Amino acid sequence: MRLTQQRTAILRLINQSDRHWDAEGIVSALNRDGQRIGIATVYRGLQALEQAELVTALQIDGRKHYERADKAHHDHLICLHCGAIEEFCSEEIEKLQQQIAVARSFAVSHHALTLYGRCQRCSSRDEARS
Amino acid sequence: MRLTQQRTAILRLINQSDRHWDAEGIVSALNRDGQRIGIATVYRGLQALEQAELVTALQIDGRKHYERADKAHHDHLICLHCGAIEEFCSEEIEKLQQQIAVARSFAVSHHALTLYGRCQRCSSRDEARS
DNA sequence: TTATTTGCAAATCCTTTGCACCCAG
DNA sequence: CTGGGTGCAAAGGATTTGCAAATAA
Repeated sequence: MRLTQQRTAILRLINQSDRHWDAEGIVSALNRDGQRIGIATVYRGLQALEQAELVTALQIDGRKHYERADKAHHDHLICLHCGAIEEFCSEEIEKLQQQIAVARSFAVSHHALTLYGRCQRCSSRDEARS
Repeated sequence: MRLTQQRTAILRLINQSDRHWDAEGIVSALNRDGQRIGIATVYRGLQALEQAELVTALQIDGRKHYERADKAHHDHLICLHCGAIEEFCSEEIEKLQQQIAVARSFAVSHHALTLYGRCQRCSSRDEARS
């Protein structure tokens, strides 16, 4: 994979933040910084970077989002009210998953665990209102 | 919600099988059975049936799939090679998820856990070939 | 140099919507 | 009777692709 200007810009953007980015958001952010880039280039770049394991993909609401790959593996909590994404990791859950897979001779290559609901911030806002 | 001919047909199709159906597949299956139905009707019907909790939705590869709702809660194993979908359920994992959520004051409304990899059948086929 | 990558626009895929007509309640 | 449901076709959003020009190695 060729590390071009554009791909470097995408990578820097993702690596310098803790956010989860979608293609559209990357184009806007880069344009805002004066860096012009086509949406197709972003999609192709993200694919390449994902394959190279330089970024990690996450499907949210039918749309692909990307985050830094230099973090430890983790799963997600997504607030259905404000869209906030929190992260968590549980050794125990990972172990149990492995056990289940082994018992069925299923070779896991990766997994996705997402809890959907209402985050603390949104819950307390509700209480205040009532 | 009105239980029309079309919706009844969709529901029967899903309930009489253990498969995971997408909109396109439902149209084909019903057409094959001589039942004509428009794709828009299927999408709208599935939405209504999901809200009525008569079917359960599952996002696979950016596409929504539906299955019977009269089954106990479960998670999925998806074979990246043949597309087969297996099901599993782990009380322990569910409990751990709850603990994690409680610790963060996150109110879980639902969750999705999917393990991606290679199923037993595909793995043994590979061994045979080598 | 030359195989990749870019940018644009057009195409594709899945899903939703507008609207006139139809039918379940 | 009448409001929700249907079917068609057109619109929509996200993503991919074709192709000529640009560029990294």
